[in-house]
Amino acid sequence: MSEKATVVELNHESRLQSEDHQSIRLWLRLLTCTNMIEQRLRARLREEFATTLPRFDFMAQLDRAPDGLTMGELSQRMMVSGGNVSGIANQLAGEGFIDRSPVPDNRRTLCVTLTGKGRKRFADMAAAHEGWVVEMLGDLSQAEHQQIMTLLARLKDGVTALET
Amino acid sequence: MSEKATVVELNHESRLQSEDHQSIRLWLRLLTCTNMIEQRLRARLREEFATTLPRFDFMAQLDRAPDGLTMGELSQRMMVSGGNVSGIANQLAGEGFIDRSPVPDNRRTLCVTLTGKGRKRFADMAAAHEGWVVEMLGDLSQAEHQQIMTLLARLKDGVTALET
DNA sequence: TCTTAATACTTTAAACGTAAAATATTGGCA
DNA sequence: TGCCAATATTTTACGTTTAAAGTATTAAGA
Repeated sequence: MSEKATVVELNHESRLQSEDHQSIRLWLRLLTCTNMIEQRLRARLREEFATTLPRFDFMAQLDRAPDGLTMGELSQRMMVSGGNVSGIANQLAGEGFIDRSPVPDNRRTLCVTLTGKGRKRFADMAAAHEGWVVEMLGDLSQAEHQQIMTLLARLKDGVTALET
Repeated sequence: MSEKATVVELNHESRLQSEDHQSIRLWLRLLTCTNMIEQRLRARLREEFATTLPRFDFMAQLDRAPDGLTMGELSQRMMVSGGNVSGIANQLAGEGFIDRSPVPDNRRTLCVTLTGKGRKRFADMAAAHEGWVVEMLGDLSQAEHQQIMTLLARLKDGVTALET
């Protein structure tokens, strides 16, 4: 109900209490930044390419790996469950953007690759996507870029090290 | 299909090309960090409190605002759609954690508050939650904390300024 | 007043996401 | 060889999330 005379940004950090721990503040700021960027990218992909972020991510992983990836590798790299990857793969295969071919020496695995059509489609989207991201992050200086990359790497290692 | 002799982390950054723009690298690292933390928090909330991150977030926003919030304010602060907030509110109301009361001078709006039960429940969860976050982020030094907060603030402002 | 637009919220349909069970295949080992 | 555990994937059931459409209420202008 809060009535505000001044304009303040409302987001995850709105829930902060004055006595909250510094780590909570950092976590909420991280979450806010990621959400903001994610939402803009999602909207743009929908408006301009009629697709979604997970589908774009799927194709990006494949574009990076010309020899193809297994479903399991895709699941790991996209950080989502295997079942989820199956569903997205069905869509993209239905639209003719990917191929799933059996692997001779292991009949459990499938090798997923971009089709020519998929590769072309992804190239268009990737160019636009890069522009959007640069637009959002581009006004950080070279030095700031470097600093934040380093700090996030530290953060990532700290979380990874927890081993659960 | 990539076969690796060495162990590498596989995540969003796996999709990077050597020629990719620095901003893309930063975005993917941000995404990876946030996802890692989010997944751990989600799992813990499920295991130890049988709840979800959005529900926890919903209650956190209310705990921060003793006079209550409207559905719209909750939507804004949680950075999710209005429909989503409606669904979560139905659940929490069903479990007796929140109240929704009409506002006299505007019959379109609802004022949402934590019940006593909800406030107590949230206190328990918040204490555990803070411990988890500190565990994940706590090994950053005071100085690093400060640096990354400042840099993320810059990043956030840059994105916000785009006005779309 | 009457109409129209804006606001606040809910509902709906489709995509996303997970966990767990099911299926199929492989590898190891007695 | 035969059995059993591990691996790779799909299926199933269910919950989450979004965008868009729908409902109700309020505000504002002719």
